[in-house]
Amino acid sequence: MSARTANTDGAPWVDPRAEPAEPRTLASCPELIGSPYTYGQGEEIYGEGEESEFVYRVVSGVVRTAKVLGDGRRQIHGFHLAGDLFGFETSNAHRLNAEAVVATRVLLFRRRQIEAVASRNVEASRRLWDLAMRSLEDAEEHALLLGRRTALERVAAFLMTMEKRLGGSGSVELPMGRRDIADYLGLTLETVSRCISQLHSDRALALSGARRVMLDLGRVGRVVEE
Amino acid sequence: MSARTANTDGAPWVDPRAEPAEPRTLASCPELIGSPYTYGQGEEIYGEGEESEFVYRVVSGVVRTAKVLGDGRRQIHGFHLAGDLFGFETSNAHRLNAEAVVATRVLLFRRRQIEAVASRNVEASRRLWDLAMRSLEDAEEHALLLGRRTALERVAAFLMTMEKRLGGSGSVELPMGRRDIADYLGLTLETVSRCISQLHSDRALALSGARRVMLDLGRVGRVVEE
DNA sequence: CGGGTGATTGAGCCCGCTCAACTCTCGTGG
DNA sequence: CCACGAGAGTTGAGCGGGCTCAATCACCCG
Repeated sequence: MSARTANTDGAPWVDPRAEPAEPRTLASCPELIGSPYTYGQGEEIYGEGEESEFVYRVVSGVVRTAKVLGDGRRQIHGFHLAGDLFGFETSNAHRLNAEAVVATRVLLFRRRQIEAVASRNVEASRRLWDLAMRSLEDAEEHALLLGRRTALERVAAFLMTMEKRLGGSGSVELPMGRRDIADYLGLTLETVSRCISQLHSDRALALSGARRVMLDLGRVGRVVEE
Repeated sequence: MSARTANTDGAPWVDPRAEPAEPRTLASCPELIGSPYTYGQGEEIYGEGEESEFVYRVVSGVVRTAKVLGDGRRQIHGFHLAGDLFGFETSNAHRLNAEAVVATRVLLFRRRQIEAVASRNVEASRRLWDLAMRSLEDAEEHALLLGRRTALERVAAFLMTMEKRLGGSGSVELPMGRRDIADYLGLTLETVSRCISQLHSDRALALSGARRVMLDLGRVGRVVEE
């Protein structure tokens, strides 16, 4: 997962703890103006292998980035929320695909423009490095989860993370379905559902509908432990 | 895993396809001179949580970077071979530990020096970004493997990668033991052993000793497929 | 109300884990 | 030169966590 910067407006799935950023510019780089664009729920933003022309910032909504194998197995690498940037590449092609989890507004920045700025401006260049390193940290944490955690731990860790990014005081409205959660956690959707049910019957969380989750942070946290 | 640059000398585990780099300097940055240091087999280079003072380049040998959970479960994130850089952090503390898999010679570069160069030199800064992005790509590939691949596919993919990085014409001498392979692949060492045995009886590879592996690249590749 | 999608729950199976025995290699010393 | 032991690797038997397949349930929108 990757989330750190944030931008706010009235739309759903906006991080409530976000500080308002100046609209349409990238980070604090006034010479970079993004073009607004909107994707519908489930719509593809770019596909694996496609030419990488833009970098995106989420204004509102949620985007998932993923890889899929020939036989359909899918691994979601991250969910990008309001304020998050995604779509960076070193090569000319996207190595992941990106799709809108819900209706999502983004800003598009031309990749070449960003590169031009970075090749003149050390400050901007430094910020790009920081961004890549954060994503790397997230990816390593994700690998630990996928390689060495049980199903229950994965689900608990996921809920804790989403609560931190989207929720407040233990309550979250999950923007994505069980299938997406499963593909992020390296599980099946049935297993995700069972784990949530188990946390429920252990009184570690309460549900209203399938999406709205109220966590007992202490108990759920104790499942993850370390 | 992360490997891209390389340096050569007579020691074991040196990538045979490496082009010679000027000794003691980082990448092509003549103002950065590294201090040579040697670690014995199994020796810790730095621990998780320790202050991050240096960045390292492997001259010869192999280093593993890993995270371990409270109960001892360990996830290895990468093996660093001759020429590879490791030890970069954004914060002041290491988020992983690093240990020498075999006796390993490294060059140490002061982190603050690198940061100083990067804050003056856009070129160097750009190279740091590239490096981080490569690591990110590796980490994402790793996550796909951990989340969505079977044991046999993981082992096959691992052997293919190691052959590419260390071997030639299908033959590799694995520098790490089964336990390290298992902790990299999110498996147990018994499962790794069984998968290698299976590939052996499927005539996809030949062994001489446990470490020297001769791959039938076509057959092993067919196991990974995509 | 009925249809459709997404979530939950159940039953049974299988892949990979656990525990344990055995083998192989290699270094060391009698 | 062989005996021995230690560490690493292999193999076997049995278990169990998570998967598969399938039925049921909940919740929207008509």
